[in-house]
Amino acid sequence: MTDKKPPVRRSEKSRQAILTAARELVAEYGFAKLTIEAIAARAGVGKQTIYRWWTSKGAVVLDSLIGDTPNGAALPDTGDLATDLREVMRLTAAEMASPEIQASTRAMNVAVQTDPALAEVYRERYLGPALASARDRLASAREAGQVAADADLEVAAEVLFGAIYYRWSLGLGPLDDAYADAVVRLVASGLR
Amino acid sequence: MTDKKPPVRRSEKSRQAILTAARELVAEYGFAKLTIEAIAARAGVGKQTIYRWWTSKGAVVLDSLIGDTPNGAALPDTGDLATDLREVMRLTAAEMASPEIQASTRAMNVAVQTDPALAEVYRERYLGPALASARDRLASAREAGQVAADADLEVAAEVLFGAIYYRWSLGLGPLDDAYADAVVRLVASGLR
DNA sequence: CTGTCAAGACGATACGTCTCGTCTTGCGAT
DNA sequence: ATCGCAAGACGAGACGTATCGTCTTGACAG
Repeated sequence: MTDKKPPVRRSEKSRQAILTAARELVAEYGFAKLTIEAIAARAGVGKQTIYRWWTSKGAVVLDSLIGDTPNGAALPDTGDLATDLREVMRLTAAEMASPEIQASTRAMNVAVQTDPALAEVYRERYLGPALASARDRLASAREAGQVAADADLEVAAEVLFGAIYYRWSLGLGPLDDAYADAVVRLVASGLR
Repeated sequence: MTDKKPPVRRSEKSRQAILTAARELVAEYGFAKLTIEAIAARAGVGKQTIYRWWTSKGAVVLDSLIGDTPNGAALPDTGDLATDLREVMRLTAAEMASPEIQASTRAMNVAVQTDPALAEVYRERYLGPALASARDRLASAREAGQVAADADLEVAAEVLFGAIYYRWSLGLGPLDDAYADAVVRLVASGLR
């Protein structure tokens, strides 16, 4: 979302102030009530400075929240697939359930739902790495013989996170360890 | 969303006109660009008549789209679980992928993401029945011995639809038969 | 001297409330 | 049974507010 073009004379201070203001305001008021004018005011920045470098409220918000999140990390590899998956799934579930980051995550989600271009960025910089590292762990498990040779690891990774996302997004039930474990049990067993 | 209280004197004609206009406008312009004023204008109705009976744009849209959809239907029961699941999942995937109803479904989804009260309605009138009928089919499969006795059917149903929802919502890949089949393969195998 | 900056004026929408005068409807009196 | 009337729902749209995205200004930095 930041311009790819040479932002030669761009003020880094303003950029940071804008992203920080956006992050704070989203946490305080949520995405719907957030306005560009409020971001500009809190950042001590002219509106034009925002419009010059971003295309929309969603772009600013996504930019401000992405990179925030420790997501590219590889999954642990203790040798037992189910254990490692349980670990990540429990963590992910807890993170999504956490009230502190609920507002931010919801904001990012709405932004992504509304603008395909943002969805693209979100997928590449956020979701992609997470899915890839899960896929890698599954591949290593397959080499260890814990997963059937013909299993579709891509789909398996999606199914795992999809389950959490589904429940979280639509408020279908609690995102606790029990749920994470149940999903892992089902998928891990399906992969054998 | 419609008042539970005695809508004794409520004009059914206006109600229908509003819901129809909302449905059309969502399909034409999408949720974001939809305005209450446009709905009122197309429906030939005063704005107040909308505000009298609905609380928000989202409420009108959800009301206009819910009930539209043939969702409570029980799953087929041919005796083979995987076959039946494949059937529903393929159908669901195709439906979500269909351009004609994309706009509507996206609109409903955004509305639900934005307002917890709408999410409640959506879950009860739309999602609940779908999940329930999947769960029922799984229960019948369990009785037939095709599913492990200790399997969590609730979670399994969520995982199935969650996978489609995840891919659809975030645009992770094509929603084709191959994907539906892969998910079913994984879950059905996990349930044994 | 060219481009970014903060500040904010500007026209364009859309919001949600309100007021107006008209219609519709339920119900009690006839 | 029919009628008359009050309550209130209706279509229309004016109103003030909020936010949008653009545009203008003058300062100043490279």
